[in-house]
Amino acid sequence: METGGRAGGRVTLATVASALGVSRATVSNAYNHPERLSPRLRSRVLRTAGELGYAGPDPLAATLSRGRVNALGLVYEDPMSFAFSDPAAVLFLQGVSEVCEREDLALVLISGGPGSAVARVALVDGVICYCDIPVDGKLAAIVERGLPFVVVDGPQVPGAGHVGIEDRAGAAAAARHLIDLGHTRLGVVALPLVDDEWEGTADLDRQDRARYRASRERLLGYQDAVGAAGLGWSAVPVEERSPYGRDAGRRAAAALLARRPRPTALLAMSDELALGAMAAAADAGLSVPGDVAIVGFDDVPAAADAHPALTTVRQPHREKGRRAAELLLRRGSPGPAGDEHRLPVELVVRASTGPPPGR
Amino acid sequence: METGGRAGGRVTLATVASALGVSRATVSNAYNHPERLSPRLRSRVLRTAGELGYAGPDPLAATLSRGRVNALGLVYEDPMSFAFSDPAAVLFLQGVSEVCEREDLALVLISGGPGSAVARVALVDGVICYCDIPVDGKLAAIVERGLPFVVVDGPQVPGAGHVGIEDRAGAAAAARHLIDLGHTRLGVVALPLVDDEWEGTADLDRQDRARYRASRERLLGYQDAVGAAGLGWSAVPVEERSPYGRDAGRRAAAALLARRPRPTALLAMSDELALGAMAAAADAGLSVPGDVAIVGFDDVPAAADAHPALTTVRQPHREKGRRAAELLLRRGSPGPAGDEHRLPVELVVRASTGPPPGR
DNA sequence: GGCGACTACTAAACCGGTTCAAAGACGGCG
DNA sequence: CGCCGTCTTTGAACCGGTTTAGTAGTCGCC
Repeated sequence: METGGRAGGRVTLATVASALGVSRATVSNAYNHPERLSPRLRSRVLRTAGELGYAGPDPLAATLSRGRVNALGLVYEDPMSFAFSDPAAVLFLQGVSEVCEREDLALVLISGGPGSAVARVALVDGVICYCDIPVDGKLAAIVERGLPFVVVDGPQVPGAGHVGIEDRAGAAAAARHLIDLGHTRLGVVALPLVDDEWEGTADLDRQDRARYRASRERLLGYQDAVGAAGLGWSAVPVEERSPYGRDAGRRAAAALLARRPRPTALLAMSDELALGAMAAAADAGLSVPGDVAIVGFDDVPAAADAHPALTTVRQPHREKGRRAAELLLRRGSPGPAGDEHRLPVELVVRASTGPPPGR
Repeated sequence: METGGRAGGRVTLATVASALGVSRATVSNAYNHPERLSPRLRSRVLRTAGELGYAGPDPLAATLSRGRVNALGLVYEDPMSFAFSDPAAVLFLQGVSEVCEREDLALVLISGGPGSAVARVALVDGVICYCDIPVDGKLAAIVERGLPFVVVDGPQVPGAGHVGIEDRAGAAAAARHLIDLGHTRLGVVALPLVDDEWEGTADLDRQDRARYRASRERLLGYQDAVGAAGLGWSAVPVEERSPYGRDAGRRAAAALLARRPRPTALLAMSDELALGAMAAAADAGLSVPGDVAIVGFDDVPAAADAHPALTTVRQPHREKGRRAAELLLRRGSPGPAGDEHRLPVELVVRASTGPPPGR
């Protein structure tokens, strides 16, 4: 299908140049450096180009010489449609896109993780990995390509920028809050610890093998608080479901709430999981926080709108997105200083937590 | 900052070739056409490449020769962060991204509309315009570039694909539903009609100038039903607020509900607007549907979760996204057949509508 | 009238690959 | 032994521009 070209081959800069009897450099200049051209010739060039149906320098070819694509990649591990249904990811995307707009950059969404076929060939100046990078084993395509990149929430990778939050401290604050309220029987609604789609109660061994950095750190945070309170960590059930959405939280919480003695408080590793847990409590005819207290992690908008409003650990999702994008843009300039950002979190106490029943 | 290159210039295919004393074609073949090479030489090439720190053919250069970028652009008119907070847009994005993943394509988000600087240079094989294209006046950069493109919900553009829904029929069904229930005093909570950020009651003249195709069609649909019922359209106030989010709905509805006599039913052009209108009703101490009936448009997930659940016009957002992407991929093959898709809508009656008070 | 400074434009190298026709090596076959 | 087909590998053109060094031509000035 004809998309602008002429029958006898495509109209290129050279076509225009020879039609006018000028050099290609001149035509190029007419578009990119008007001041290097007499106004008269420039307008002749532009007019002829118009008549020939020349749409201006091909951005791809221009990019090849200039070396800059003006696009920023965002790598996600799961299908992108998951990202769009995860409110935390959406907030993060908003932060990234704000910077892209300000800098006139396109935002290239790359799914399938840093080793995918798309990641191998995507035309970008740099990449934000909104996922874990497998530090062990085979390197990711992104790394191999030598593209500047920033890892968000994942592990620190040599040579890459990093943006994260105080996962461990935040999780500890959440657990401490429950413990301070008097809870002693806790349960954890966990994000996936390993990318094997496994479901069940994660024992200490599996907890130890946790691959996802955020999951691991939050688990450690809970553990810190439980340990500090003199409660035994091994008595705290950690329920893992896959994938990481609201339904997973519902199912994990259902399992926890079916235990006897029943936990009086649930620590959810994300708000989506927590909201699922609230649904599970309702399913079981339990009141929140009367029968069971629930605390989330993220503070997405839905947390404040929930009934009861969700106690959670607030993290600055949009800011994380902005920082990641800005960090990536600064890459290329010297000085590894400021290549790591660890953003603070804050416990937000709302209505979903209270003292345990009978206290 | 060094990102993979050597001090003495970047490592290219030519570097590897001369290091081995073979031609560049051979090195290229080692990556792209292994079968054209003796296994022995191929492994030599790959090994040397590894030693030299060559990351494989540069995708950008490869693209230039091959002519295909393997990326699909999505143009949005407002800031992308708006798109991410619009549930309908998010569903649409999910549909598009599903196809991208299946086809191993990157999804390039382009904000600022089809004439923006980013649209002018974005490296994509084709573009989906999730926004109106200004058919009059200056052509969009996308059109000028001769890229294949598909317009969604917008006007039909010669040479472009098109995906839309039965806006007019859907809107008419919504209005008819209210009229059948006995409502005679209606009000419209409108999406922006013109891109001038104007706010107020849109008179017939402004309604006539409505630039956004979906807004215009829905307005016509309402008008169809009102006219068919023998009610006067000019008596129906159309409140316009900007931008198009929940807060706009709340403010527009507040203005409508402050009128005397008060409308007994509100037609909202989107679910977000309708949800805002429900908030406005609550603000005014009115019950829904007891004092005022509300019907939306879109059927986003939040519509079913609302209290009361929202009566609305369902449209297949994800399917629209999938269709748009697939249509774009098919472009380039002959036959304009099937270049236009108009998807059906369906009135979904829930709890937010009922008979007018005192009837 | 000669010198230097500008201005306007061009030639050629370069960006980093892909591709295709053709050349060379090699083995099989009559 | 000579001819031919097959398998490897290569040279050169090509993708569509950008850029830098340099060349005419013009002007001002002493």
